[in-house]
Amino acid sequence: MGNVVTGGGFSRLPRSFYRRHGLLVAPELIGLLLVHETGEGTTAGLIVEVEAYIGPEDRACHAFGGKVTRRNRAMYGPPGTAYVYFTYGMHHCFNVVVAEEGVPHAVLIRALEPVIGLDLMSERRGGRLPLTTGPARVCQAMGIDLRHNGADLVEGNLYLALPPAGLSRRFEIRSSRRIGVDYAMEAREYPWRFFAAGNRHVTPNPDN
DNA sequence: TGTCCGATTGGT
DNA sequence: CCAATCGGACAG
Repeated sequence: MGNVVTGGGFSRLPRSFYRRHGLLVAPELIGLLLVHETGEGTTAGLIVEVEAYIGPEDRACHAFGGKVTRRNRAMYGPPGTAYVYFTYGMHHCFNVVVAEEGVPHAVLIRALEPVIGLDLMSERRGGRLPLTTGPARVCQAMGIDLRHNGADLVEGNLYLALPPAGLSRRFEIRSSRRIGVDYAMEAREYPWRFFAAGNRHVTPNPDN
């Protein structure tokens, strides 16, 4: 996996980890720690559910057809940056941009197992449950919004890290069709959702 | 500028 | 099952 940069509290993943095909990176995100250090405090959770969105050929991907718009521009940025978008007039979704710069692969973070800063997460969620199941809930609990669009995960306050020994666990990884992309014709069948089998924070789904 | 719609969520 | 709620995408 290459060198891991230390600093901050956790072992941050290096850019080389992200500079690979999205379908290779996506399942490897399961079990890693998503960390956000802010003035309000630090929140972190183990990633337990993701979806890969793979470039111009993927009809469910915002970069389908190779189009570049103001919303999706960050998808074409360097590996190890954030693609955050606003949807349904009220929700944010957070993706990790991967692959070579200019190649729009992104991995949507759909669910976390919260491990640090649960009180802060709950406060940000207005006390509602579930806390971190679903991409918009992850963003709300972690304090992620449009200001993080394009943010560098290798340098900034928002990053992915190897979980420290006490939090590290082994997950059985399964895959299924992606959620919410029924409009995407043939792409709706692609098994590009990856999740930790049996984990209670994963989105309940018939394919589980 | 006008219209349509969403990689969702929460309440009925 | 459906309303919320509005920026983005695209046609004109």
